[in-house]
Amino acid sequence: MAAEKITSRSQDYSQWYLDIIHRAGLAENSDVRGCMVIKPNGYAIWEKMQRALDRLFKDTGHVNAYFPLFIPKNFFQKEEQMAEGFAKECAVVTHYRLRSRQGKIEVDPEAKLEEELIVRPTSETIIWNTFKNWIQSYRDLPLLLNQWANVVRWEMRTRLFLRTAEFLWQEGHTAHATQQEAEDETRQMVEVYRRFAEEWMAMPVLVGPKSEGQKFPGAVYTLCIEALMQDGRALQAGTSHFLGQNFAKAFDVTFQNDKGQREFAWATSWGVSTRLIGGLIMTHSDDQGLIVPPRLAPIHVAIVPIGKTDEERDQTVQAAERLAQALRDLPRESFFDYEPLIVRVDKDFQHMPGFRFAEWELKGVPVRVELGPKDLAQNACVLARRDMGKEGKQLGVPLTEAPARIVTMLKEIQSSLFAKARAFRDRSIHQANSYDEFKKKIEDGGFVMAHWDGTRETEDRIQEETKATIRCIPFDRVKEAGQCMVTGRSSEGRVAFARAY
RNA sequence: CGGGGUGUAGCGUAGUCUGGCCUAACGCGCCUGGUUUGGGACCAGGAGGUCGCCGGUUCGAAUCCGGCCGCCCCGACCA
Repeated sequence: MAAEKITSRSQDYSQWYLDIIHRAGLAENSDVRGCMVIKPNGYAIWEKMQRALDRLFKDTGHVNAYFPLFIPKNFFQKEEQMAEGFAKECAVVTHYRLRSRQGKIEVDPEAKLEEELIVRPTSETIIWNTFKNWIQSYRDLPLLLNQWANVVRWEMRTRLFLRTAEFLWQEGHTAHATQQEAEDETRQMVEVYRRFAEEWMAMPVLVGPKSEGQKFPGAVYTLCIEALMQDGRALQAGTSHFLGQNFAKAFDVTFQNDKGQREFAWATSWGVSTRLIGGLIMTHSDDQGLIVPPRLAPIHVAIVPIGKTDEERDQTVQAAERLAQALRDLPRESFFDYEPLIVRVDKDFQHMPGFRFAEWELKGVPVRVELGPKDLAQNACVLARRDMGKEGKQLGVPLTEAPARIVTMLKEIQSSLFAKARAFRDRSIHQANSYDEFKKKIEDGGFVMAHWDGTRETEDRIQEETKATIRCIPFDRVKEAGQCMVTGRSSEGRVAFARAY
């Protein structure tokens, strides 16, 4: 059978991306324009991400809450930058009832809302409107909240996971008594995102502020983690905003300090979304299918028993079940978020072994165990690493040693995926010392570090002429005096440009 | 919303220009039976379609004409 092949990355990267999502059963486009259905295999990855992030949030003192999906229109008018920033992509609810006319359902014109409701594109307004009632004293601060939610941004063009009209995310919203504390929080949370990206997703990121032109509407400044995909395009993977007192002033959120004076509260917000799944795919996967780093893998190990006869099958299945149980019974450790290893025994004997191997590779399961009569005869099995080809198979691994070997292997895969992605990212960072050189290098993809005069005008011009944007002004950049590649004006260091998703 | 394309079985397509052996074909997938099984097996049989929708032309429409709708790509916008 000629199995449906995945388009190779070199042939058509964007088709490859869609093929992976389809064949690994992660998501599909729904009949609702711009909205995706996240299928079980995709949602399982999101659940793993949620669990890990939620722990990191709780460990830094945050608690979860939930705010309404709908936001009264007038809330948006209170914070100008935000209203302007999101105006063009809001879904608006205008009526609250349908009626049936000659067998056809229509919106009941009698049921028009007095004030339209906006489906949240982000929740700063509704949350700060609520904070007004929660904050009176400096003793009420800080308020460290997070919510897991869906939001809607009416995008014109969508791509599965990377940009959909509705997406799932978490949004942290905090209120503080001092500017310093809020800025520390902003910085702390971008660091949490960096850790998650690098230690769980095995996805290296640049960390630092966005330029004025790229910051969040309503923010004083925006910190971000910025990743690089295999095709050389950048992906904004998470943002943490210092909102100053903008929202406190818009919603009149004040408190009395310990000297009895009234002050406006200081705000932050920060979020990551299901877009991370797109980033995960485009960081690690190959032409054979999805590759998921072990710490986020919904299934860690797939065991494939092999046999021709019923007797052989019975025996290899039994051995597979025993190994699966041994793996599940291993002591839980922090590396796997104190959860048991998830192991599947593949009893699909309808298909040939090669087909079954390929299917597990397609789904990105990090470790596959092959267990046939020949292995069983010597009480052994074969271990295969998803991130390595057929050459990486380990033959004749004694069944008694297998669980320990597999745990070691999972840890190796995690660090090896990160090392590989970081090596790729590092060799994709180039420098440009003139605008001409920049234009050439930006064509090749990757980050191009260049001097920029710090103005919005120059940034806009570069974007217009090259489609590249400033992705990040990395915290760890070298301070060096230079001249803007476009205007020749002075610059205190290079910033990271790239074409982005 | 501008420019370009496209709509035929669950998916991917052929057929449309030049109307008629199209009573709609092919591949994948699906169902049944059998042979297979250490890197994507094979054989046989079978199920599945208002050819996007509405109207028109014609003896006859997937095919021609008109209108509508959906989707895709390119642009403006973007976690």
